[in-house]
This record gives sequence, C-alpha cells and structure tokens, in this order.
Amino acid sequence: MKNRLKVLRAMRDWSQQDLADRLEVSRQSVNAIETGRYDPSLPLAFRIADVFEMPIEEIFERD
Amino acid sequence: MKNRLKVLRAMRDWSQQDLADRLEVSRQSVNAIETGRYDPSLPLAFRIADVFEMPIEEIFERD
DNA sequence: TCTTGATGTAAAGTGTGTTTGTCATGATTC
DNA sequence: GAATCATGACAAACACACTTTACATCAAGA
Repeated sequence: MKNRLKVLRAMRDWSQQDLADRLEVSRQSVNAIETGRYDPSLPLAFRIADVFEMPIEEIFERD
Repeated sequence: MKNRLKVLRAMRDWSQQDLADRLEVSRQSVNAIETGRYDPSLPLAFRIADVFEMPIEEIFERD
C-alpha cells in the first residue's frame, strides 16, 4: 500500500511526533508507515482518517 | 471495529468459503473477522472493499 | 437415518504491527 | 561549535493477523 501521510502532514506543518501524538502511537510507527516499512492496522487507519478528516481511500492506495 | 460482512455476504448468497475464495484467505479468517475475533489487515480490508464494490467506511465501523 | 454443506471454535505455527530504546545525520539557532 | 529538533533506521520484545488442521453442531435433503 502507498500512502500520502507525509504530504498531508506537511500541509498541516506537523512533525512526525505531532502526528504520533494525535494518533496516540509512537513516532517510530508514524515513520515506519510513512517510509513504507509496513501498513497500519485497520483501527489505526481509521484513526488516521479521523485526524485528517478524509476517507481512508483518499489517504491509502493499493500499490 | 464492527463490520457488515455477514449481511453483505448474505445479500449475495455467498458462503464464508465463497468469500474466502474471492479474498484469497482461509475460511477461518473470514469467520474470525465476521465474528469479531480480530480485524483484518489494511490490505485485506481493501480487498474486501473491492469484492463488495463499496468503500471501506461502508463496511467497517469504529466501535 | 445418513450424508452433506455451512458455520463456529481451538491449537499451533508463521509473519506483521507496534513499542521502547538507541544511534546517526542534517538543519537551525545561539 | 554546542545544543536542539526532525527524520530515518535498527534491534528486541510483545501483541495481533493469518494459516493449517481438526473437530463439533446444526439444518436440509435423499
């Protein structure tokens, strides 16, 4: 899966730590997801969608 | 997370095995997801959305 | 009644998601 | 040039997703 986390984060001028705090996960998780080392769980994907106020499909893409 | 798999499957008259075949996972995985024992991975959630031709948000719900 | 299909569940194993802790690097600032 | 911040990465440990095999129950039909 590809994702637009880095761009969406940049648009809001949030650091990885800022986003991690909002998602209540570790900064390393945000980094790993952004750099494509692994995909988030479904519950975390929903929280990401909540934080960015967008549907999951607009944040993640099949690759 | 809650999900509408069982209903969506019933609407198409598919058995758990039918759905498992389309998703290329085991029937036990379908059953476990339906009965709420665990949530699918994000890639599997996307495949489920593909099979039912609906957005993920219309199949799964925060609980 | 015997069988067959659909479903729920369990144990054991593999792989992935997530955490904490740590280190390295580049950019910024004092 | 020392300090700080943002980022990328790795390792160990643990939790969860998923598979295979297997067994039990129930309903429907022959």
